[in-house]
Amino acid sequence: MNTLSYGLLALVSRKEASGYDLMLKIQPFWQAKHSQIYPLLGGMEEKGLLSAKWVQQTDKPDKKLYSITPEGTKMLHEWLSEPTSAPVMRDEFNLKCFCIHMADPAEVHRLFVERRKYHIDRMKYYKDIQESIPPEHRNPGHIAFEDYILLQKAYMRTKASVDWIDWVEELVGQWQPQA
Amino acid sequence: MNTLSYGLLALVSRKEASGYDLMLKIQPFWQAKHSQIYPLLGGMEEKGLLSAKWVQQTDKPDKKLYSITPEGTKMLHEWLSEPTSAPVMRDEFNLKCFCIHMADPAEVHRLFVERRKYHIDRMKYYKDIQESIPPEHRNPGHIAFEDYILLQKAYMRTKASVDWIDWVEELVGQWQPQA
DNA sequence: ACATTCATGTAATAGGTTACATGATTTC
DNA sequence: GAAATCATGTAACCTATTACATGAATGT
Repeated sequence: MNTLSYGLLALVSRKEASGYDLMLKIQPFWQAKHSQIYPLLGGMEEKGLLSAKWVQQTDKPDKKLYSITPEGTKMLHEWLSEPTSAPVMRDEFNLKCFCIHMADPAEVHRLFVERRKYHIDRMKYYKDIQESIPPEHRNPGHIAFEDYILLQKAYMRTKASVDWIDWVEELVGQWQPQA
Repeated sequence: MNTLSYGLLALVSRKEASGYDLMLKIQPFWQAKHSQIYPLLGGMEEKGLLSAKWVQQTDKPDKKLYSITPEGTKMLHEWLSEPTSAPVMRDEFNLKCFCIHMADPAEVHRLFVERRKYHIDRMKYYKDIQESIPPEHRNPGHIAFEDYILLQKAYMRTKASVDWIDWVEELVGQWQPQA
């Protein structure tokens, strides 16, 4: 059982869902392709952590709905009490920053402007999903509270990246007149 | 050539370094083990992007120092002009948050307190490295400026995580008396 | 007509971690 | 005497991405 499997199990524990549902739902918090998710769900079904049933749909293709089993719930509780791995962050932009000294200042500026726009777009993406949660569900005790606070975290961390870019551009702006 | 290879090439372009040096230097920005770094450096040497020489040391084991070649520098410039991949963030803590509804409140609180401490420690780690950079090198034009601003970014994003935890704990605190 | 969304799966490849392997020097 | 740091490398395994494969319905 890897970390992503536990994440999927946790999502199913909140509400029965298809692999496709889960793929979309987990995106903002863990980027995984369907080709990784489907086999993991199949494995958890085999292990008896999930049970599945096919649901026929008229307007859309049929789907396989997963539900958590008592054994699955037990696994989730065990996972929660185990030590939590350190977060992993991999950003090509950061590595490109190691080249500022050798790059054309205009290209560096383009890089920062481009990344700033990316972050601003992400902030809107997070806020839009967050605002779709009814205010009465934004309280501890509701399952939607989990989504509400996680989207807030993604928003706040992304905003920190924008604030950092503005801080860098200000530093560079203050310095250039002296050059 | 993958992203990590370019990051290593960028670091070598600033100053000749050993695999071990690079492993330590890149840690705060890209978590990679020595077992991944050594083969990548060997591959870039074969491709003629890096040149290497063995340096004998009396007090420590001998080391292999890498320098960038003109072809390596050319590759770096090409990389900078190519589109930058979106950052990837994977945090088990976020997935555990999907279980708040089913977990013991005391355990959830422990999870948050533990993670808060982790972030506070990381903030100190980033600040300590950043403060080791002489103030006169913290300006655009110096190579150390790149480290200075990247450490600031890591610090600001980590601080955002702490602020978020405090925001959540406040939300939960306001709600509990009504329960 | 063409792109997107919904829906599921497998195969091949690339990226990353853990374990294996060695060995000197320094610090507690 | 034990642990940590410095230093390099390979092998096995796990994780993740890209490509292959199919097909209906909806929107432009």
